[in-house]
Amino acid sequence: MQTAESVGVTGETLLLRLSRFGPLGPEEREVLRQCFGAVRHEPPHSELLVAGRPSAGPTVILSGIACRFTLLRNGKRQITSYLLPGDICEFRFLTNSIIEQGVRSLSAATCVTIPQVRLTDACERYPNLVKALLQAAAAQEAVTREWLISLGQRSAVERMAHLLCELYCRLKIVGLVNGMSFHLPLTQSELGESMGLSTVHVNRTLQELRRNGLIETRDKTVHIIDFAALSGRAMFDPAYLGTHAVQ
Amino acid sequence: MQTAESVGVTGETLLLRLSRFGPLGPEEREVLRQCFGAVRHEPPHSELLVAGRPSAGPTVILSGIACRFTLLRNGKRQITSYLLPGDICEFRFLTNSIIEQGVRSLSAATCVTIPQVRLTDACERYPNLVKALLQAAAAQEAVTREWLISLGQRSAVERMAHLLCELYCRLKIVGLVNGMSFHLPLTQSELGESMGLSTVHVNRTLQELRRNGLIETRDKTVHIIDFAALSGRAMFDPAYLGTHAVQ
DNA sequence: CGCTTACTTGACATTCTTCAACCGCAGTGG
DNA sequence: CCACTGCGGTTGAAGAATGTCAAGTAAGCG
Repeated sequence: MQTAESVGVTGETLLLRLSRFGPLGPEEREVLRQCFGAVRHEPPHSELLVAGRPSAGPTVILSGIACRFTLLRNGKRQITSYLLPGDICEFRFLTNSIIEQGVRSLSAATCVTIPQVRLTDACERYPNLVKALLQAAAAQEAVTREWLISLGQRSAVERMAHLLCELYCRLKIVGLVNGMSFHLPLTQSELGESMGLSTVHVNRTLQELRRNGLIETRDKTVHIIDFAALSGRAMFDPAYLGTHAVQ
Repeated sequence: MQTAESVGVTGETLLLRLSRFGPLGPEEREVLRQCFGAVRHEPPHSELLVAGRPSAGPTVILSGIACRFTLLRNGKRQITSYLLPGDICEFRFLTNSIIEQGVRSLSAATCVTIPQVRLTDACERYPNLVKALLQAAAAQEAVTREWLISLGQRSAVERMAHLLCELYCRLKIVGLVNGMSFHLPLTQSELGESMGLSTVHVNRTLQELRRNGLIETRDKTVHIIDFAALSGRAMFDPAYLGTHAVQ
């Protein structure tokens, strides 16, 4: 266990994210920082949040990738969102509640829980904080909604292209892209569980994107060769990510 | 234009819904009622909310069915949720915002907009109101998430069965079922746009459900013959609808 | 009556899944 | 150091699920 302080730079990611959604003054930023609980370092594939348990408060991903998911009776799993650094796992901070969906790390990850009481206290004193949090929640909802649209209307290739565009943009916001490349420690099977495709088909879909000169993949790193073409193929419009949400 | 009063019973639907999510005293109920703006009566297929415009405040469906949807560049439309009486179209009431998705009536419908300022005022004085509204928003989110799961993991038959179970349960909550039957003024094409299926396949899917003795349909009325079998087929678990959310 | 819209049907094409096998690589234990 | 193992990725072949096209029917409506 470490304190939030010892995490250094990574702890800033949440603030970076939230600042996009409203003017957080230095005071509010400091207050939020004070709310942080103990930082957890988790290996890949560990349960960060268990569905059905009471929520201890919002949990923020500081590094690594996690996913929110639901298990079906037939054993299938649907990943309903990827949680990147700066993303918040559970948003229900104004009302006590049960965790509705499990969250698991997909890579090694660090996260920090913000104890409910501390946050609600802070929110009472700093209304801007509530606003920023609600906006952040809305942004995550928009991503989920776009997945729904992908699953409903886009073909496998379009879906995969869209997902890659989304991840590129989201990672870029938190400074985790390197030119047109980003590290994506997911298996093809996990990609399939999120996009409603079989592993085999994910494989062939990625091959097609490569064959068309849109992307390259190597060592879990995705390189987007032609973003314009990729986003065109995906009918990707970054507006929903709220990149311009800064007012 | 009519006042909320003249709508009579229907205006209660929202209160009925919200009361499930927390103890709303008579005072809070009255306050909320006071917030209602003018009631609009809309014919089928009219735009209730236009994407891209600034939101005037939460809009509540009082009668009829509407849908939230997104148009893709290729002309396809994905319906992302059905809005039933008591449902709230736009939830962004604490922060000014742009409407992200259009909302159209699918049948004749009445709705009422709650002007933003009035509501935020009321919320400041009655924190329980905020809680109830946030819980209602969470409930709607849960439905959307379940659609994502359907589109990702369920077959056409399972999806359709799941949707029918969902609609039955949601309509039951607001008292709009008649035994095991409910009125569902949607076309098969609209059903397809929500479940990511072609119209033709929706037709065949419904036929299969009928052939298996799970449902009957007649005059836009769905009769569920064997709910247990239907929900089994759909892997439907009503828990996500928050039927037990009353604390 | 003629039009339009929704529903239905059949034949066929496409997309995606399933099954089974194989490859390469990293870790592990002898 | 090497065989063994397991996981992730890749491939081919076959089949199931779903989409598309085209035509026809039925009901509602001006």
